[in-house]
Amino acid sequence: MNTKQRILDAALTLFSQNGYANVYVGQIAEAVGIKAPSLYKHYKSKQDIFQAILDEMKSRYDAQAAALNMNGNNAVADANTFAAVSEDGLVRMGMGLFMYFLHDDYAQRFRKMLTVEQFRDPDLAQLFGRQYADEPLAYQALMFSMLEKNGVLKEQDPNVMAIQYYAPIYMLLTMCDREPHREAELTVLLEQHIRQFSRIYSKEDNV
Amino acid sequence: MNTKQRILDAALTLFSQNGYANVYVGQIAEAVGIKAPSLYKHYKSKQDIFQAILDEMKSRYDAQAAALNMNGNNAVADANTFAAVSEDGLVRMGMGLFMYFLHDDYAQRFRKMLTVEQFRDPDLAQLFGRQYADEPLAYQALMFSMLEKNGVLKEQDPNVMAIQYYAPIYMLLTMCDREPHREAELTVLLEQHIRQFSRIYSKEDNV
DNA sequence: GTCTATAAGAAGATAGAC
DNA sequence: GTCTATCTTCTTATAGAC
Repeated sequence: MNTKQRILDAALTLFSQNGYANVYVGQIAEAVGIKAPSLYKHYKSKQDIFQAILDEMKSRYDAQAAALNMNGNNAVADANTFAAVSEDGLVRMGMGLFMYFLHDDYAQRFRKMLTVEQFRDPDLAQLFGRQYADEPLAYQALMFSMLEKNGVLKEQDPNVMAIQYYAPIYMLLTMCDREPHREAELTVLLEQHIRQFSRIYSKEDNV
Repeated sequence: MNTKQRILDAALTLFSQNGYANVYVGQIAEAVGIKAPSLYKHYKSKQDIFQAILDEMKSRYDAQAAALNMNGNNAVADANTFAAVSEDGLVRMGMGLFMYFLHDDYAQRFRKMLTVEQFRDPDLAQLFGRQYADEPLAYQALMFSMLEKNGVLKEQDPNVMAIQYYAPIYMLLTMCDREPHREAELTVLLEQHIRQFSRIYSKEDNV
């Protein structure tokens, strides 16, 4: 990895833990193994580093979104997966995504950084809301509405189902971010949530 | 309100919006209507102001917890309320608490401040987790377990019901914190969530 | 308790040698 | 591209008059 990228990496780690204002350019430089003035050959200011992190995050997010929608729309495929295997399928899907977002270094650091910077700037607030609330909710709502049409799920408001499914997952994710030592305990609750959700909303009354 | 208290109030407002490190003592002083050096007659340092805010918050929280448990445990009363009036009771309870936490100035600013400072210090992380996750979840779980015994709700894991009920409420609260102009839209979703939750988990199948 | 003046130090950024 | 030396500005905090 080149120096320019290593600066971003070190800065993201520090920003996500301490917040932008608590991080000094000297710290970033030290983490990279150079002196502070050398940073300015790569970025023109500290703010420029922050912006570069946002830009990289946006491009990663766009790439991921594009990948998900390669075949028109991935929610269709997910819905089919779920329709085929029911409860266990939803558990695999939900826990897989949870573990990815929890343990992927980049995803976790970026989530934390945006969390601690979200109120400083309306643009950051909007970015945060889109990425961690609106888009996941829209995706889940689409998937659940298809599962209703397939006759798999009860006919309830898909937007409500989406938030009842996703909000607990996101809350458990943030709890793990705060207190990583509780991951095991919280993962159990995650699986119970997905299974109970599946049972409660399944059309066949296996309750 | 005396100066000492007004300093806390101004500092909380600024910290919640910009984060501790982005706020300068001169800003706090200006908001209070005095000069920076005068602050030091009331608090010995900037960090001391932050700590005083935490202390005040803890004492408010303890007072509130004590009030809730005056008659042994308030969850019992809430459970009886719900048992009596069912869906509409839960809606009133849930939306009332939501509106209080969303619009109460102190509650909102403290929630935001803790949100942006939570990763800087394990103590803050624990405080945040206890106040906005563990304790509300424990309370709801207790209430739902009683409603199961009363035969009002289906026999499902109360801890799972608690997170499925509370996590969406908390998520909608944070969405309103970020983008206040969406309050109307999100309040509608909140009510739909509570009603659907009530219908789904009620023992009488009015689904 | 509030002010002005100022100390003491930290932090972002630049200059210029190598 | 990295370094040392340095500039400038900002920020916390103190001293001491009123």
